[in-house]
Amino acid sequence: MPELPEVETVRRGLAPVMEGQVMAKVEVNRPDLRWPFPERMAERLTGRRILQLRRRSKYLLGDLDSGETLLVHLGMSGRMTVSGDPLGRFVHDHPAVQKHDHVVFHMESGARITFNDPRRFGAMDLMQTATADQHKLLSVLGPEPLGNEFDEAYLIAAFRGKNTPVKSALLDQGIVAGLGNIYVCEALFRCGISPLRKAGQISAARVASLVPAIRDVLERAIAAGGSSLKDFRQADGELGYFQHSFDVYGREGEPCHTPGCNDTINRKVQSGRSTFYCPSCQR
DNA sequence: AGGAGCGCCTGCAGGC
DNA sequence: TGCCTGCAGGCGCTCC
Repeated sequence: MPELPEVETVRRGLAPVMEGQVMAKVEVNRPDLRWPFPERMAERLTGRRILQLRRRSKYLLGDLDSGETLLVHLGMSGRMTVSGDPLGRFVHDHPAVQKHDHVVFHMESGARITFNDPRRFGAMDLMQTATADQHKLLSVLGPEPLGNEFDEAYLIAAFRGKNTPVKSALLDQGIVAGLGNIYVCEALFRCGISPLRKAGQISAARVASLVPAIRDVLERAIAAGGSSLKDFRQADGELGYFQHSFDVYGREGEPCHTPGCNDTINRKVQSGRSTFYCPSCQR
């Protein structure tokens, strides 16, 4: 699924056709995704103007002129793609409804945004904008990795005494919000830190090195339009291309990219998820 | 208290 | 061709 860079890529693609625009009609084609949709979702969205499209962690948040905020999560396989001309000049290029097109937003401009999610691990909800931070999915989140609150001192303190592997600690959305399996693996490789090492046992200097490494890998991934494995598409349907820049993710058995290293990338399962790393470079 | 494991779903690739 | 198994970018819940 989309991790932070993929969600940010989608947000940037949707913003030009959604921000400031009115939803003329919203089709809701099933009662639920991971959870039931909020009560009367289509009615509460219809006719509303989207004032702003924000991102918090892996959640998209659309603030409406009704004082409510629409929360969208893409789960593992969710996509939001735009069809139709944003200026409403050509509205005949909308594809037919496809399997797993669960929600379709018809904008007044003629643009159409389709939410498609085969695995249905995604979610949507509506909440009061004023208290959005207190939503149960958002209130548990740690700082944004690209924000000022996330710095060396913060991460050192967060890891202190932690008996869990650093891989799990970085996947913990309460420590830092928005990282997933791919970018955790990549950030640990860049810092030469073994994913198996206990978070609390890593020197402060090495923990500190994770902060710029995480920022750098996320920023580069956003600049590349995210990573496309099987499912991910940008809002315009294009593939992201950061997957070509992976050092470790999905590279089991392939040579390590570190100059002079003759080892190959290993895969290990940690709490049920694949971890990719170089046993020589990551200690 | 905090961490590991399971389940939610569908689709795809690979082995036979 | 088809069946079976394993695997997938997330995350909340239960159990220990």
